[in-house]
Amino acid sequence: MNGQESTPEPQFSPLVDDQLCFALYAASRAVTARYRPLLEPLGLTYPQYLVLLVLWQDDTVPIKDIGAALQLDYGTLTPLIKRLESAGLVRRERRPDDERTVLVSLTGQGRDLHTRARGIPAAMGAAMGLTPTQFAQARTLLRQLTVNVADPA
Amino acid sequence: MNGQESTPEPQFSPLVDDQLCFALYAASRAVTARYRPLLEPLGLTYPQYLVLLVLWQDDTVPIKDIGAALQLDYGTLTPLIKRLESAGLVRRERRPDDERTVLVSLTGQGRDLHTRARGIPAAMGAAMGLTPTQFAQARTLLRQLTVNVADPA
DNA sequence: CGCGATTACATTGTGCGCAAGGTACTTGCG
DNA sequence: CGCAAGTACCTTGCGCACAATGTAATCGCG
Repeated sequence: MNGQESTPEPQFSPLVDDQLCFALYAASRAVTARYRPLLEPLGLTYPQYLVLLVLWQDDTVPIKDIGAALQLDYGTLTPLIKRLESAGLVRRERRPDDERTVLVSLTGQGRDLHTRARGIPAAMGAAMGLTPTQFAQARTLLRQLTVNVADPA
Repeated sequence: MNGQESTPEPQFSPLVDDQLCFALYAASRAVTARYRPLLEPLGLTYPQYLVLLVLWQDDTVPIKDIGAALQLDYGTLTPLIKRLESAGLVRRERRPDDERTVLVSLTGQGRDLHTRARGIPAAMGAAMGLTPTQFAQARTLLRQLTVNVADPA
């Protein structure tokens, strides 16, 4: 059915599922809120920061690939990346050999921002205050959950 | 410092923190997306469903308390609840003995919707496909994370 | 080569989510 | 009682998310 044993027993307690979903929803917003004061001095939102994380690893990436990496569609990315462009952090140019594709690449200013953002992961890690074990558990569970929930079956 | 041992070792591997944050962000959107086809027949969004979950437990609740339960502010709740009102699911009325407070209460139609929504938690539970143990682990970790991250310290 | 299908992206519209600022009502203190 | 402080809510503005629709470029098949 999905990627684990054999579906134990569908004996769901009344609101537990909703409780987990809400905990997830609340945690996600709380984490984004914690990023905000860290990103605000850089003039970034969290989704913008995610796009830059992709570019800091690769420098030039088609929008399509950014969308695949972050699981975001063009309706979200197109205006977001245009804002990064107006901020002078990225360039947008059509790929010469395929004019459908828009390549996003870092400007010098965009690369410089990487330095100013270096402390952020550690700051967030500290703020989350989980043990390494809890850290790994959480990541594994969330990925499993994402995969299962995305399952079209 | 925060609610556990004594902060083990702040030795953070480079991008692990970002990886967990992104996993959380992605999982939250994936779960909301999974709710969508279940809620769409009821004419609800996920945040609207959350507000109704509160009202299905209590029937008449001030906006302030809804905000406290869901950790959402008036800027989000005021228009959301007005949409629920236009949909005929709730009533809004000022409390007679304190005209500052707006009491939100279910209409008959809003109560009826509870019946039509009964299957949703189980459907989501199945879709998430976690074992009861994983379920409990995830909920605990997410709550701990939310508390830690919200910590103003 | 011609043309329908596909691909990559853009646009529009709706509904959050949250900061910032405003209003009406109530409380409490001198 | 009068009025400053506080409370509960509303409004505005911006930036996501995402569905739906549109468009230009490319591909593929006969």
